[in-house]
Amino acid sequence: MKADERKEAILKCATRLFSTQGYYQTHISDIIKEAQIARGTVYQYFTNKDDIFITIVDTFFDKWRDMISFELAKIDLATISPKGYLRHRILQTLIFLSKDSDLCNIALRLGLGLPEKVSQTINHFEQKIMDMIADDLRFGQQEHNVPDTINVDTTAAILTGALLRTAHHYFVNKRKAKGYNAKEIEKIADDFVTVFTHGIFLPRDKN
Amino acid sequence: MKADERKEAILKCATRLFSTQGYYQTHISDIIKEAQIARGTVYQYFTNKDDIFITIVDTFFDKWRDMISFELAKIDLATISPKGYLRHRILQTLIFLSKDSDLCNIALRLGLGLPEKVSQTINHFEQKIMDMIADDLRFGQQEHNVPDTINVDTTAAILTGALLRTAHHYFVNKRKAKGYNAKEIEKIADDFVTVFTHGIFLPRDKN
Amino acid sequence: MKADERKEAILKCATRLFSTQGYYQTHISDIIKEAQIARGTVYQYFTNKDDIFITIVDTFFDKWRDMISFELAKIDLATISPKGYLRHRILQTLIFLSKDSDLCNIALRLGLGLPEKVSQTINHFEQKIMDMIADDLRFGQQEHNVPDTINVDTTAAILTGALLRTAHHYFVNKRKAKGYNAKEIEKIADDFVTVFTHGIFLPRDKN
Amino acid sequence: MKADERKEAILKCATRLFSTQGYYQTHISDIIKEAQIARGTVYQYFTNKDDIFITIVDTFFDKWRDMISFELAKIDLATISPKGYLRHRILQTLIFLSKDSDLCNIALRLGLGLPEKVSQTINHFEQKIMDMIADDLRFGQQEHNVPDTINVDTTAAILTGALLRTAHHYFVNKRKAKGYNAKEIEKIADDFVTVFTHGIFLPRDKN
DNA sequence: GATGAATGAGTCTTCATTCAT
DNA sequence: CATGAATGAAGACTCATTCAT
Repeated sequence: MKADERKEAILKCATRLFSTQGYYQTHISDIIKEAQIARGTVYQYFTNKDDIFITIVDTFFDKWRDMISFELAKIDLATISPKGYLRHRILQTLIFLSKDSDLCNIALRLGLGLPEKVSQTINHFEQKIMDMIADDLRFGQQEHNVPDTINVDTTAAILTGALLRTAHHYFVNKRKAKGYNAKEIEKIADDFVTVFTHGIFLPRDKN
Repeated sequence: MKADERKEAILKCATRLFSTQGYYQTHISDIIKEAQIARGTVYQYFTNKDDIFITIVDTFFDKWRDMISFELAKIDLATISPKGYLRHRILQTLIFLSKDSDLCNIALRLGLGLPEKVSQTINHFEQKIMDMIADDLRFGQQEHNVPDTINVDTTAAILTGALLRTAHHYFVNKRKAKGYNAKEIEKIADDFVTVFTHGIFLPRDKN
Repeated sequence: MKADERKEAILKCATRLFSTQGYYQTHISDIIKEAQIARGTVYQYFTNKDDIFITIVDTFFDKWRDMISFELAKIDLATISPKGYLRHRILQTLIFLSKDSDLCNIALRLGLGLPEKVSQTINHFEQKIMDMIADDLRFGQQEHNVPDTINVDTTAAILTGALLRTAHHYFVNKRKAKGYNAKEIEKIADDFVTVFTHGIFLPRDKN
Repeated sequence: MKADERKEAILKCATRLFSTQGYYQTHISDIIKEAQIARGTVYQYFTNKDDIFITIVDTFFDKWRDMISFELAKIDLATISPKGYLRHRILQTLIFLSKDSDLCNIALRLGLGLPEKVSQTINHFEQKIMDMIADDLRFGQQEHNVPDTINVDTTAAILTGALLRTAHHYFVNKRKAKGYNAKEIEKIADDFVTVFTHGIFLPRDKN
C-alpha cells in the first residue's frame, strides 16, 4: 500500500472512532486494530494522537471552505434574491455536512467522547429543552399562532441550537467579569425574538 | 464543616474545573487541591468521578426545570401573546444560563475539554462559519435586504447554532443508513429558510 | 512505612541499580521490583526517572561538600605542612568515596550503562592503557629509575586517570576549532611531566 | 560510492554523533539523516547499533596500539632517560588523542550520553572537585609551597583524574565485600601523596 | 546494493480508586 | 469522618530491526 493510501486509511478509521467514541476514549490501540496495522505505523504518518485529530478537522474545514468558494462562484449575486441566497448557502452547507456523518459529529463537537453515562446526562438535558420547545410550537399551531407550514422538528432544532449558542456566545465567550445585568439580557432576548418574529428579511421583500 | 457544606464545596470547585478544563482534563487531584481536602474525602461523598459530574449536570437541570415551572405559573396563558410568550421563555432561560458561566459552559457541551491545540482547531472552524454568516448579514444590511434593526452579532450566533444543530439533529441523531437524498435535504433547507423568512408566527399576529 | 523511609528505600535501590546497570539500562520496572513497591509509588516521590538520578547525585555532592567543610575546619592551616595538607585532603576524599561503592561508581561516571558488549570494548581500551603504564613503571623499577617505594598499582591508576582527564580537559572541554598544534601539546606534556618528576611541592619542602 | 567509502562515511557520522549525544541518545535515525543514506543501508554494513559503536572504539584502539609500537621502535631504550621516556610516552598519547576530539570523548567515556539535565548534575560535581583542587594549588603557590613552575590548570586536571580514577580503581573495580578499613585507605592516600611529593623518579635521577 | 515502510516489544508515565491508620 | 500513601491497569510513544521491492 502506498504512503498516501495508508495515511488515508488511518484517517478514515480514526474519523469513525473519534466520532463514535470521542477523542479521549479513542485509543491508538483502537485505531490500529481497526486499520489492521502495527502500532508504530501510526507514528510514521502522524506525530501523535493530536495530530491525527487535528488533521481530520483541518481537512474537513478546508473542504468546507473550498465548497463555499466553489458554490459562491456559481451564483449570480446581482440577480439572486436574499432569500434565494440564504437558501443556497444553507442547502450547500447541509449537503456538505450530510455527506459524512462522522465528520459532522466531530466538527459539531457534539460527540467528543465523554464516558457513556456522563454523555447521557447531558443529552438528556438538551433533549428536554428541545422537547419543551417542540411542545410550545405544537401548542402554538393548535392555537393558530404558529403557522402549520413550519416544520416543528426542524424548528425545534433551530431554536434549541440558536438559544444554546447565543447563551454560550455571550455568557461564556464574551463573558463579563461582573456578569450581565437584567437590561443587557433583555436586550439579547429582544434581539433574539425579533429574528424569529419577522424573519431576517425586510418586509418589502417579496421573493 | 458539615457534610452538606463539604459536598457543596466539592461540587463548586469541580464545576469550575470541569468548565475550565473539561471532563478528562480535570483530575481528582485538581479538585482536592482546589477544595483543600484529602483525596479520600471525595470518595466519601461521591462514588466516583462520573458521579460528581453527573450530580452537577443533574442539579443544573433540576434547577432549570424548577425555574421553568415557576415562571410558567406566573404568566397568564389566556392573555399573553405568542410573541410575548416566546420572549418570556427565552428571557428566563437566558437569565438562568447567565447566572453561572461555568454551568452554562458544561451544559452546552462546548467546553468539555479537549487538549488545548485540538480545541483551538474546532473553535477556529466554528468561528469561521459564524464570521461568514455575520458578513452575509452585514452585506444584506448594506443592500437593504436585511433590516438594520436586527443585531448582527446575536443573529450570527443564532444562525450558526441553528444550522449546526439542525445538521446534527438530522445527520447524526436521526442518521439514515443510506444517507439523505437531495430531495430530503432540500426539504430541510426550505423548512430552515421558511423560519428565517417569515419568522415563526402567523402574519396576522399583530403583537 | 513513613514517607521519608520509603523515599530513602527507593533511592537506595535505585542507586545500586544505576551503579550496576547504568542510567539507561535501569528501568523503573527494575527499581520497583527491587524495592517491592508499586509502579505508581515511585512517582509519588519523584517526578520522573531523571529526578531520581539527579537526587542521588545531588545528595552525594552535598554530603561531599559538607565533609570537605567539616574536615577543613578541623585542621590548623597555620601549622600544617603542604604535604600534610594534600595528604589530609586526599585521605578524606578517599574515605568518603570508599563508603559507598555504588555512589562512587555513579559519580565518577565510569559505569553509566552502556550495553554490556559496548562497555567491555571501552573497558578493554582503558585497561590496556593502564597495563602499559604499569609495565613501564615496573620496568623503571627494575632499572632503578623508579623508586621501589611507589606503589605500581596506585601509580598506574594515577597516571591513567591523570593522562585521560588531561586529554579530555584540553581536547574536549577546551577544544579548539583548528585543534592544538605540536608546540601546544608539547607544552601540556611538559607540564604533565614536571608534576611527576618533581612532585608538586618545592624542593626546599622538607616535610 | 564504493562499499568501503560508504562504511567509512557511516562511521564518521556515527562517531561525531556518539561523541556529541552519547550512545543511547544517538539513534539510527540520526545517523542516516547525517549520512544521507537509507535506513536499511546501515544494516548492510553493520549487524546492529552496537556493532557500529564497537567498530569505532576498536579501530581507535588499534590505531593507538599501532602508534605506541611505532613510537616505541623509534626510541633507544638504552640511552633515553626515564624522564625522557615518560615525556615521550605522554607526548605521543596526547598527540594521538588530540587528533580526534570526538574519539577522545568517546574513548574517555566522559560524554556517553545521559540526558542533558542528568549530565549537568554530574559535570557540576566533577567541576567542583577540580575547582577546589585548583584553589588549593593557587593557595600553595602564594604560600610558596608549590612551585610557580607548575601549570595550575593542567595540574588540577591531573590531580582530579588521578584521584577519581584511584578511587574507582579500588572502590569499584577492586571493591571488597566489607569495604576498605581506615588503615588500607591511609595506605592508598600515602601512596598517592608519595607520587606527588617526590615525583615518580628516584632523587638521584639527574635527567 | 539501496530503499524506506512496517513492525511490535519495550518504556515511561498517568490517575482513578482503595484502605489502613 | 478525614487522611494520604499505595496501587496497578492502562495508555501514549519510541526505536532498533526487518524485508519486500
